[in-house]
Amino acid sequence: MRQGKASKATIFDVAELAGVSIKTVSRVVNNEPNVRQRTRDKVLAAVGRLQYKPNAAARSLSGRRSWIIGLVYENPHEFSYMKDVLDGALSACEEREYSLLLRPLSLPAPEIAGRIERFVTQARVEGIILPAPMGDLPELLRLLRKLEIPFASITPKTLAAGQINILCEDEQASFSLTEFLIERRHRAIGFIKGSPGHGASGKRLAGYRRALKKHGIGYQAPLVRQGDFDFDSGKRAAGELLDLPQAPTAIIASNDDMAAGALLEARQRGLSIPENLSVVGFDDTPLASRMWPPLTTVRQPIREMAETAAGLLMDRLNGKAPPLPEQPFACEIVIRESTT
Amino acid sequence: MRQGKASKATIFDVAELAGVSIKTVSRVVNNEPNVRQRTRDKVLAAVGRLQYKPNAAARSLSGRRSWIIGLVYENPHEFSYMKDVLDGALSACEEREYSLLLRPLSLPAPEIAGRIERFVTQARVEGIILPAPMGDLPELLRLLRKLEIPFASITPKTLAAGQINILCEDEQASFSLTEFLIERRHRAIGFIKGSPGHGASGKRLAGYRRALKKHGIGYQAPLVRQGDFDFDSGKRAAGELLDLPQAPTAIIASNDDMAAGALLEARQRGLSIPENLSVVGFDDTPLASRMWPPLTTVRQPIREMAETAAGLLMDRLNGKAPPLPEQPFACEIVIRESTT
DNA sequence: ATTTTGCTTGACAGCGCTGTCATTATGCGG
DNA sequence: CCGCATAATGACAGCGCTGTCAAGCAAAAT
Repeated sequence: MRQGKASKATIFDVAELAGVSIKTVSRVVNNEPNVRQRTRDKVLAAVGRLQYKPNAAARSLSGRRSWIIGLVYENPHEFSYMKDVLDGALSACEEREYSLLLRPLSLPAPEIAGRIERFVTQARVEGIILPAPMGDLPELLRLLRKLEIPFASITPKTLAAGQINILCEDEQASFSLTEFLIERRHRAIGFIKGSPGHGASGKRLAGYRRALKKHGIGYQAPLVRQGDFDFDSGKRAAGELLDLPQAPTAIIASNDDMAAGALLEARQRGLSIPENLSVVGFDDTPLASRMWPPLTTVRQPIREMAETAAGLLMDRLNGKAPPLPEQPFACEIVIRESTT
Repeated sequence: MRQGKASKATIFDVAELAGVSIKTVSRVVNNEPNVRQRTRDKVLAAVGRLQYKPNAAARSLSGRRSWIIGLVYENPHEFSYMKDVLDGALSACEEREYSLLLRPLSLPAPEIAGRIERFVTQARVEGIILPAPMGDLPELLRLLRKLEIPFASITPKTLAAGQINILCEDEQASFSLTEFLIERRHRAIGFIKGSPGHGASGKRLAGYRRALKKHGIGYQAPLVRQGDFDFDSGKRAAGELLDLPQAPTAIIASNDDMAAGALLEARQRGLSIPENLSVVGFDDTPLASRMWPPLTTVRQPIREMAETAAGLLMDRLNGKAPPLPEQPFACEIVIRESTT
């Protein structure tokens, strides 16, 4: 079955109508320099009249460019982080007339190299966006370098020079959040870590430790538990924390989903929030504002970060050598009712 | 900047190595008939040795096929429904080696026709998936028919014959859910409707009414309130319901997000759930299992539905005249703790 | 007036693949 | 063993665009 009847006009039709060569039409359509304004206008008029749309396949084939970038992500249960990434990337692509192809993965992905190689070569993807935690998979990075596919990482743990890395003030935000709790007279503050492979995990823990230190509160290992960014892991970790002889009066979960788990666990033990226990999260997902009590959390400008990452990547693909960032993106503490 | 060095082999290289013509290679790669097994093996061996991957652009240009389908969706705040749609569509595409292009929209979208036309013609999209409520925008459907772009709708309100429509037992599920509440001795049951434009809204209301009728409970208009599938609208509607002289003892919200809103409103009035008020939702989003109390809700196999929709669409594009569905997909009531 | 320079424009050859059609094997019945 | 139907293969012309390079042309320089 053929494509619809949309847009049958080719570059030849436009050239003929405008009375120029196809190459000139090509120049105008691609905004190349060295075309006289009058000529440009004529061509544009013809383009408009014929509703001409360049054929993407022909353009790719001839120009050896696909105008496609890929988004490789871990497919999470709670998708709100990825929704923001998606929105940002899509918006950057739209602006630059690129297409975005998605490639979800479930970690650990055994055949990751093969799958991504197939993805990249099949579609002739020009560059790739790597939201956390994809930017920290050595195997993946090695492959992309081998294939000479440029990529942009969002909040990776390890930064290699010359690469596009988009960061945010994770450590600082965690520091402030912890300090916020300390100011509310909490002294025993539990902390639920995120997945080890994830860039944010380490930074959030570091901010917590720095705040404790600044306020002369000793770091106690038992108050720090491992989670994996998942609801269930948050619930379990909170259980461990609340089982402690001297249980914490506040819990910092490294994301909202785990905070929700912690909340549930606390509630099942008859604790009321925030009277008996304060709980905070990270990310300000829709969940945070919809649960009870609404969650104090940290909002990151994920959408903007993704948009920037995608934009820089495409600029680089177009030889624009964009000024590499600069300042990390700022986060914002959102105070709600899960904290005293 | 050029693409990476991935896959430089062309069909000519394969043909030469295998000692056949490029056309034969093409036949093998595309699984066409009339190739002797021995020849096929030779070619396949060459393909493997050279790591040959057909160039998608060349294939599209020559074959006048793009192997791309589009997913046009309303970009919601709460993305879990769309995540399932996305997962399903992506999986169907992967299986058939199609690419999926996304086109989020914010309704009401004034220039919808123009935007979609650009989307379709630019990328030469062959077909489109229309998750609710996109399948009920007359302007959109008209455009797609004009452009002769086949499409598949997921739970549209209006079904035109010969089209691909994927449905689920919405009405029946709502009926059962209502009946479930009635069996628990609820008699005054509030209902929060979804957006009028959305196919599920009407069906869910209809199931509610049918259950009331079956059990001899009179329908009371004031117990039915308008919402728009959003948290805030659910909260507001619940407020109206609870203000009623004879307030309901149970509330059915047409989705989980509104149910969460209703829960919050009830809680702010000092009601405890489920003792004073039972609340149920639809969709079984992650939110439902993460809030407190966990929400009784209805699970739809959205992922499977989307996968089926995409699969049927691609089959049709390939002239396979798929057997049009048949049975609507079954839903399942998930009983949790928000109901007595 | 002539040359130089740089801006405009066009001719043309592919990009890598599939569709069409011609040509060459192969198998089968008589 | 021949003739014919049918299967298997190949030659070749595009698909619609961009890259390259040469040609045309106007303004600036001599």
